[in-house]
Amino acid sequence: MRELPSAFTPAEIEAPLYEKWVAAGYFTANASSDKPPFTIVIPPPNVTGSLHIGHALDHTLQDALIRMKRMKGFEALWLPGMDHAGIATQNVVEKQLAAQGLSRHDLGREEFVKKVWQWKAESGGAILGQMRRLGDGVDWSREAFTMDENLSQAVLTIFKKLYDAELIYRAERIINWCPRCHTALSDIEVEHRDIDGEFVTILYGEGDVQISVATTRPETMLGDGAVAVNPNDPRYKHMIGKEVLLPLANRMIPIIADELVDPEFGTGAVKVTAAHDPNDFEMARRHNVVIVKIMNEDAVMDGSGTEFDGMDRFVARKAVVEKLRSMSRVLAEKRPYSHSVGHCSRCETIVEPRLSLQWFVKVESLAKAAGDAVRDGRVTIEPPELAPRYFDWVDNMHDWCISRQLWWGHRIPVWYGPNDEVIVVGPGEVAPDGYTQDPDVLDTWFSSALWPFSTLGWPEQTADLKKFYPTSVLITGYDILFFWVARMMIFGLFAMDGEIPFNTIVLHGLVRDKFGKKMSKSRGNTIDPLEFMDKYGADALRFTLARGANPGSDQALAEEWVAGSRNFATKLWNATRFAMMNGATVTGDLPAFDSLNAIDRWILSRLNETVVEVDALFEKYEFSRACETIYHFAWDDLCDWYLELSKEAFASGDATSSKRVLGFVLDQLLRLMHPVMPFITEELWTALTGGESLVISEWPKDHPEHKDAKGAKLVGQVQEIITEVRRFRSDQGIKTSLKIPARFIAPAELAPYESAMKFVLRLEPALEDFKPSANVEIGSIKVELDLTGSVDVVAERARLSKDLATAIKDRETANVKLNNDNFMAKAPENVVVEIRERLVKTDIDIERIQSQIAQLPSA
RNA sequence: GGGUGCUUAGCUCAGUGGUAGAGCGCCUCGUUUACACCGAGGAUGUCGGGGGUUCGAAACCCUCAGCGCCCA
Repeated sequence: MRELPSAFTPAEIEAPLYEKWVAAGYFTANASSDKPPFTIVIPPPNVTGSLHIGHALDHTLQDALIRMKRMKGFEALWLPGMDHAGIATQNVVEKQLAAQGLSRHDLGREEFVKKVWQWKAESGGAILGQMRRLGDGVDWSREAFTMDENLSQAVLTIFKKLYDAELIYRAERIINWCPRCHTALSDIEVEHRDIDGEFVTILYGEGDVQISVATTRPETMLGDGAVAVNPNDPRYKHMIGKEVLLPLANRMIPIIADELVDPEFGTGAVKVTAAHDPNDFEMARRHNVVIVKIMNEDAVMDGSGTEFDGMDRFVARKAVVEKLRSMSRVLAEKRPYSHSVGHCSRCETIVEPRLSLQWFVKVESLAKAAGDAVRDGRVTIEPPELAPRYFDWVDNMHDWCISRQLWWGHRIPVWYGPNDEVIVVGPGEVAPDGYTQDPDVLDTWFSSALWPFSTLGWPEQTADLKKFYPTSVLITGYDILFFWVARMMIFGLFAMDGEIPFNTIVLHGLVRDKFGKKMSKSRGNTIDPLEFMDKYGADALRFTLARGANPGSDQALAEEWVAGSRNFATKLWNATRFAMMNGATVTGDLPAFDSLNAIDRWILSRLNETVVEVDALFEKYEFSRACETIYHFAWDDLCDWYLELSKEAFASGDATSSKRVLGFVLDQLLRLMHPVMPFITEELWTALTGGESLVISEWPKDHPEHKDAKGAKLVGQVQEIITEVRRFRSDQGIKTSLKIPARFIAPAELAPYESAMKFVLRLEPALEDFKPSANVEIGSIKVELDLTGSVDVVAERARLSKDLATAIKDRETANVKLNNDNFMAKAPENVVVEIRERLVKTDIDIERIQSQIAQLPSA
């Protein structure tokens, strides 16, 4: 046993403990062990990212689970790594180049990619170091990166497999184009936000054929190929099939009829700009409408053949409206007009829908399989309330645009021949001479979607893959259910011939500020997990986050909460110190349960209840309730009651059994807490037990033989007596330090605990001259007190009156029920019995308190 | 517009049919040999409004109101 310093300083113990764990290889999983596997792959953080509070939550939960499973005897693998974050990473490096007045084109593709790798080596992956701070028990020997050689092989393999299955195709479609990043984006990389725009009604046509359309994007009128109306709209029925003059462009365009047009919206007639709007594109395809591109890839007007060519789209918007206004063709203008507009999730630029030739994954059959895996129960979503959101997504998924016009990423393995041949080059294959490779790279999620098996060596049939796949749980925020989880399901089921990538998807919420508001840089309410770890320790942050983690729901976080968790850690530290100073022992068997005193039996039975409950809660991913249960046991039961009640015995000397019990309880409690608070528990446990490490210790077991209702009842009475006497002392304003002679009139079974109660209550034995001047009654138990001076009768009367009022109210509610024939006839027997008992108890209490009041001297 | 969730103590949240709970905050007292990052005691709720089901509703149903999220 090692002596503990009087103060707990997380900063000093955390880093060395982590290094000890890694050096000892505790986190390194063994693919050839006989233990059952338990696998978690980390949701790969972005190589450009650093640890934010959401990671801290996500990692805390994963670490808690993996540590518990390891202690339970599983071959636990938590596999770490990062994704290459195509756009984000390329942006970072391009920004560096821009500072030197260079663009990536100045370097050329090869040099640029080399530069990115160099950046990755020097500054990428800051988060990995920060994960160590948090205590993440990941297997560093298996660290993966989506651009690694073997993970890239996986990408080639799946691409070819999908292509051969005709699930990948190339087509000209409307895609989300970021004019700043110069690349296509998938639907989920676009964030829709309401902005204050404008809604302009423009008059088209002249003479007999005139029609007005309303739009939020007037500049796109230059690319209109038609005007569409609803076929059943009486206002426009007669115009269908006619041609109308498109102002400014001075072209004649047809008026077409399409069910898609909502007659209620705007003027009931809409412009059809096929090359710049997905709905318009669909309509144009149905009606063979001419498709006119009017912008280049910078979203600058180009090819309209008008004076507006060369203007930025937003400059052109103003100019077009102004010009139309001067022609008296603007019939109405509404400003501001709030409507939803897509923004690039990486750079916030307003996305431009753009017709372009891209590669797509045909998702229908794949998404259906992903939905079915959850529908038929092979994969479970926790909490189940979130499953509808998953279905909503996979059942309505659009084809996935996977080309990105970037240089950083997996280059699309498609080569084009001199006569328009198209071939896909699989792993180990080489394209024929004279062929050129597609210049684009794949969406980062294309490789992340392979993560659960590419990290285990797929497509090779490695020992890791055999041992650890499918993975056990995936823990992530519900906000990326669509981004990542659905895609892993899709690719996992396809690549692994229908085998699921994980058994359970555990979804947690977002961390918000103390008022429940979303954190954002603009609000200035972001929380830096590193700052909190510096101030309060990693354990305190982890405990706070785990304690707040109710399944699937967001949590508020404030510095005070973290400070509270630090206080809890300190409490535990001091309790362990106290136990060690008082000779708590951890070796040898526990004394026979029946030989123990009621207090020892009680704490053991409370411990066991806690163990069973916490274990079940962790297994249900109820992290918050598990933490609450631990907290309550450690602070209230152990520290406030057990330690206090045992002090007298420890002080008086003969407490061998209790010392062993205390040692056992702490030993088990520290194990139970270790998954959530790994550092402090390790420090305390090794000091207490001299053991090697909690990381590899055994998880507490159920001890059904430690059940003890009788002891619990007795201790309940002891607690009640102590609380009532304390209340009396407080009401009477008696100093805590003042010792009062007292006499207990209580059943014999309480006699053994009288000295402990007196010690806690600062009561002295009643001597010869004992003259009780007050008494505190708890049911049939009476504690007589000799206050020598006079009793504060007013305070005492107030105290008793309050008790009386409570008892009378309780009696009334019980009486109402028992006098209700319906209740008596229909309520279950056990409830009736309970109410009857309550009535008896209140009757006795009322009589007792009334007589006490009557005995008070009149003031 | 379509989904979906929430509304419980000052704040943040638990609580899925049987006398309303936690943490923080608040008030009073207290350096009693683990701990002031502490201890003891205390106050605080027509469980969003209305209606219904039930012997009994914070919980189940309907409805209204407010707030949020996802997707269009």
